[in-house]
Amino acid sequence: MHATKAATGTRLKIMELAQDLLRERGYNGFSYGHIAEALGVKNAAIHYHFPSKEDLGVALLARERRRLQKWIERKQIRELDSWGRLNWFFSIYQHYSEGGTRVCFLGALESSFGDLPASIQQESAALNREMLDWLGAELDAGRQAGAFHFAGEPASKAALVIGALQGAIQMSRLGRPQQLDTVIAQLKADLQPLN
Amino acid sequence: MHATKAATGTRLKIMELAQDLLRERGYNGFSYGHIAEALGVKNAAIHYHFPSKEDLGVALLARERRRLQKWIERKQIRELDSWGRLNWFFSIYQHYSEGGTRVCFLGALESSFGDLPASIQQESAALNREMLDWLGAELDAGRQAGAFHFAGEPASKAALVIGALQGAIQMSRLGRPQQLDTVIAQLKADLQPLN
DNA sequence: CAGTATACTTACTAACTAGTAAGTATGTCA
DNA sequence: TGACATACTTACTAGTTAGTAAGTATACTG
Repeated sequence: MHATKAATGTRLKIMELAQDLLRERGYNGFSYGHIAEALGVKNAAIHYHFPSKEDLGVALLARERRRLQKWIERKQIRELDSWGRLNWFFSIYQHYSEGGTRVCFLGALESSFGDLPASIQQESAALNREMLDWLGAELDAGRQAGAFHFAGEPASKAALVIGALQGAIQMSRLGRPQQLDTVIAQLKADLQPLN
Repeated sequence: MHATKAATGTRLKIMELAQDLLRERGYNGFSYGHIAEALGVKNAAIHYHFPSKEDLGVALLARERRRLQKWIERKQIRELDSWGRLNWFFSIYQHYSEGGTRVCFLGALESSFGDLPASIQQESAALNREMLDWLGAELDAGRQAGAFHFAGEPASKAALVIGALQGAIQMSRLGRPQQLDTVIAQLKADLQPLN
C-alpha cells in the first residue's frame, strides 16, 4: 500500500534523469530516447509512466514545488536565524549548479518558454511565485530584526536576489564556474547591516 | 561594391527573424523551416546564406558583439556620466525584453548550453566576458568618482548586476512583465551613495 | 486456478529536423 | 553576346522526434 507506484523504481529513475537532462540541455534538448537509452529500456516504457512529455515536465515541476514547501516548513530550517535561512536558500542554487554544468529549473525552462505547453508555463510561474513570496517575507522579517540592510521593497529585493542567482548559475557555464559563488558573496555583502 | 552582400536584404531578414525566434524559443526551439515560412522562401534559401545552423548562430552572436563594442565606443555614450551610462546599459535589457516576451541572447543560449556547437559556446563566453569587463570598469570608475556605492570587488558587483538583469528578463515572462523594471529600480537603489 | 493489474517490449507512424545536389531566373560585365 | 556570379527553387535524404497499438511476462488476488 504505497502512496505512489514505485515497485521497480523506474518511474523515479525517469524523473531523476529527466531532471538532470532538462537542467543540462533545456526542455527541447532532451528526448524520451535519451532517457530510455540511459535507463536501458525502450522509449515506450517512458510513455507508459508519462504519456506525454508535458506530463513529465509537469510532474518534475510539481515535485520541485512540493520539495520547496517541505523545506520551508522543516523544523531545522524554521529554527535557523535570518542569515542561516538565507544561506540555506543560497545552498539550493549551489547544489543546482553542480560545478557549473547545470542551471536551475526556471532558468532551464524560461529560455524556451515561448513553445512550452501551457501547463508547464503555469507550474513554472507558480514555483517562481512561491520562491519570491518566501524570500520576500524572509527579507522583510530579517530587515525588521536588524539582520539585513537594504533599500526599497522586500519584494523587489527578493526579485533581484533570485534573478541574480538564476543569472549567475547560467553564467557559471560560460567558462566561469566560480561565478555563482562570487555572486552569492556579493549578495551577502550587499545585505550586510552597515555597522 | 558593398561591404557585405545585401542585394535583396534576405540575409538581413533571416538574421532579424532568427534573433527574435532564438530569444523567444531558444536555440533548439526554432528551425530553418520556421524562418523560411515566415519569409516566404524555401528552407534551402536559408542554407544558401547560412550553410549550417551553427553558422547562423555564430553570425548572430558576432553581430551582437560588434554592436556592443560600437555602442561602448560611441561618443554620445562616452560623454554621459556614470549614471547615464548605467541607465543606457539597463535600457539594452529593457529593449531586449519587449514587454516580457523575450530574453537576452545569453539567457536564451545558456539553458541549452550542453548541446550547443563549440563555436557558439565560445562566442557566448566572449560576449559575456566583454559585458562583464565593461561594466566592471564602469562600476569601478563610478565608485571612485563617488557616483556609486557598493561593497567588494567591481567585478563581483558587475556579475551580480548582469546576472540579475538576465534572471529578471526571464522572470518577466512568467506572468510578471514588470519584473525587469522592478529589478532595475532595485539595482539602482542599491548603488545609490549613502548621503 | 482464473482474472486482472502492472510494467514493460516490439513494431510502427507521421511529422519535423538539418542539410544537400542539381536546376533556374536574373543581373553584371568584358 | 556570352561567361559568370548571385539568389534562389525543386526535390530529395537520413536521422530524430513524440506518440501509439498490440502483444507479453510477471505478480497479486479472490
